[in-house]
Amino acid sequence: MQKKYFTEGLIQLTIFLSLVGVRVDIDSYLTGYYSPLAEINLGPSSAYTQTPFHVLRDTLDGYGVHPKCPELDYFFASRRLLDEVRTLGSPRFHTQLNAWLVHQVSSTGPSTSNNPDTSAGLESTENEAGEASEHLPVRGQDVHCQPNYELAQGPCGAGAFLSEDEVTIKEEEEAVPLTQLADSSTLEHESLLEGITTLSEPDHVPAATDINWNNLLSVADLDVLDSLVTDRLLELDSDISSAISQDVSLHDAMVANVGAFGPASGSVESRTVGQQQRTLLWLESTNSSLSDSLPGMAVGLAALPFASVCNLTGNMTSQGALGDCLDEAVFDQINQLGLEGLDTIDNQLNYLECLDSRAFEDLDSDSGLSLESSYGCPVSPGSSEMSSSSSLYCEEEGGATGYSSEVDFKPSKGIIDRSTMWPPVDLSESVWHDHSYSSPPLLSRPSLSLPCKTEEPEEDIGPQLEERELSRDEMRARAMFIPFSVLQIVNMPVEEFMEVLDSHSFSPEQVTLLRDIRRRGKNKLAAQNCRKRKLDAITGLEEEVERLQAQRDRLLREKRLTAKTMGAVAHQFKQLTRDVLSRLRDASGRPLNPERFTLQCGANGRIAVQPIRQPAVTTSAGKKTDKRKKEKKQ
DNA sequence: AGCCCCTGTCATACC
DNA sequence: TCGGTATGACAGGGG
Repeated sequence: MQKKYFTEGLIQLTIFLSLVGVRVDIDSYLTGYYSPLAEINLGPSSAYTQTPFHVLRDTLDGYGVHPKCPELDYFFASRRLLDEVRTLGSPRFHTQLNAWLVHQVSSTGPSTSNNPDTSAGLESTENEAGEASEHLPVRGQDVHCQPNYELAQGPCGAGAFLSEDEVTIKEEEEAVPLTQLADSSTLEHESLLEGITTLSEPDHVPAATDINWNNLLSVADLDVLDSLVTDRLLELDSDISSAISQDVSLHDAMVANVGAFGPASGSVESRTVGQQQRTLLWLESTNSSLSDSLPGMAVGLAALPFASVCNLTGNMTSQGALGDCLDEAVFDQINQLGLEGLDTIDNQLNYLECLDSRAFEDLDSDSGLSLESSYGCPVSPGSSEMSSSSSLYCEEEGGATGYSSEVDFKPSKGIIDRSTMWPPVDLSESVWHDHSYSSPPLLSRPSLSLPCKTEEPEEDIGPQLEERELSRDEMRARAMFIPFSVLQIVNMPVEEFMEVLDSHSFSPEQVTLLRDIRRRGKNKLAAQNCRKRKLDAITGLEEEVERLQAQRDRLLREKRLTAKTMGAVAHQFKQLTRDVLSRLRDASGRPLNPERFTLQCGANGRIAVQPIRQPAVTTSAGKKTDKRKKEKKQ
């Protein structure tokens, strides 16, 4: 009930904001509530690592992923099922508020109806923006009307940035045809402009003014906003109903309605979630650039675009393809603007650090070698030594412990200060060697960690990390003062491994241990892959057995049916033959005996009557005649 | 306690 | 020859 009232309030607020020129979209509050990020789960096993899933950062939907990756299949299957479930007509209350900012460019001058054919929507937009600008304290400047992050967190913020970029686009539209818009398609912009301008009226076209949305944002507290709304309502009091009736494009104009606007718009949760999702959006559209500037983050958040995509696809049912395309363009433009600046990057980095650690905890790997990168992450002290091919070489050996001829080291909790002995992993230098049947640990992390970020306090991370038991090889390596983690040792290329052996002047025991660790790690992965292949083979064989059994049953049924049909046909033929023969007469005028004659259909289509050959010709009389012939010869 | 499953490890063959 | 992979076998842990 509260949500219903809240939703209605949001709708009203949306209308008000739209009337003052603020593009507002409320959607998928519930969608955000049931965040797909929480529903995108991991695959059944995350054990098989070393896959370069960081390349996924450039593939929004994960296309091009290693075809053997079962986890991704599970991921996409889950996402597809999720979308299908959402399309079943469950009640959706679009309660998330995404603020769209309408911008007026002063340089273009008042956009009158001189050019109605090309810029009708633009005209309306400018009109509306001009109306909004009447209430702004500063004229002739760009006003960044970003109605604070309580209203526009994450994607909402993205929506605000979009409007900034839309300004640029509109400026371009003044000079160039619509078909020459920069990055986004013309359709997207036109649709966007149409959506923006549905509430505008040509009668209220003021002189064009630049609206500094940033300034507006700076003053975008509720008081100012309320004043704007009030003034605007006074102006358009009589037109509210019509405006509401025209406000059909709010929904379409939504950028990325990730659940950022919770019931407590100013609460920490909503802010956090919004920040996360803003990060998601940012990452989604700047995969390439981000990977250049922040490669580690790009690697660590290779799955974030999936989360965003999932959320977007979840909204596709209500928004259509336009919203998706719009999102694509919007994110690119947002990222090009770089409005967030270093603060955004810092926030994202901080978020990613927490995100990675949390995700790694959640993804408690069974196989150890693959997914343990967060537990202290012992790594080479010199990242340069590990170079670009080094991976997340942290290991957990949570499973069984086989015997070993070497000295076993019992895990000693908290004895070794990992922070000093094992520098943190540089994710930017991570390379996952692709062995078949690999899973994306990095890919999966955000999906799990995102919903957990606000659920558990961060102070729990430290003790968990410290209490984490080390694998035996890890303990051996540390006991031998080997400055590399097991995962590093295992995953580094052989050339690099040789260089490490040569350049560190290890003792023979250390070299032996290093080789053993590498061999065991490789073999561990191989065993995992082998077992998975075996299971897959068993599964495939079982499926084939079922298929063959079904085929056999079908063929047996067909055989029985065919035999039955053949019997019926033979009976009909026999009846027909009797009927025909009974109508025929021999040379003496007697009817033919159906038992002694039959009908033969020739190749030329002619039907002939042939006597039935008696097989038992060799009677006693015949034998007698043969004997007589022999006697005559003698 | 026994069973079953999972996992790590070793040995071995193969590439 | 060496490194890596594949796989059967064994052992241990855990449900």
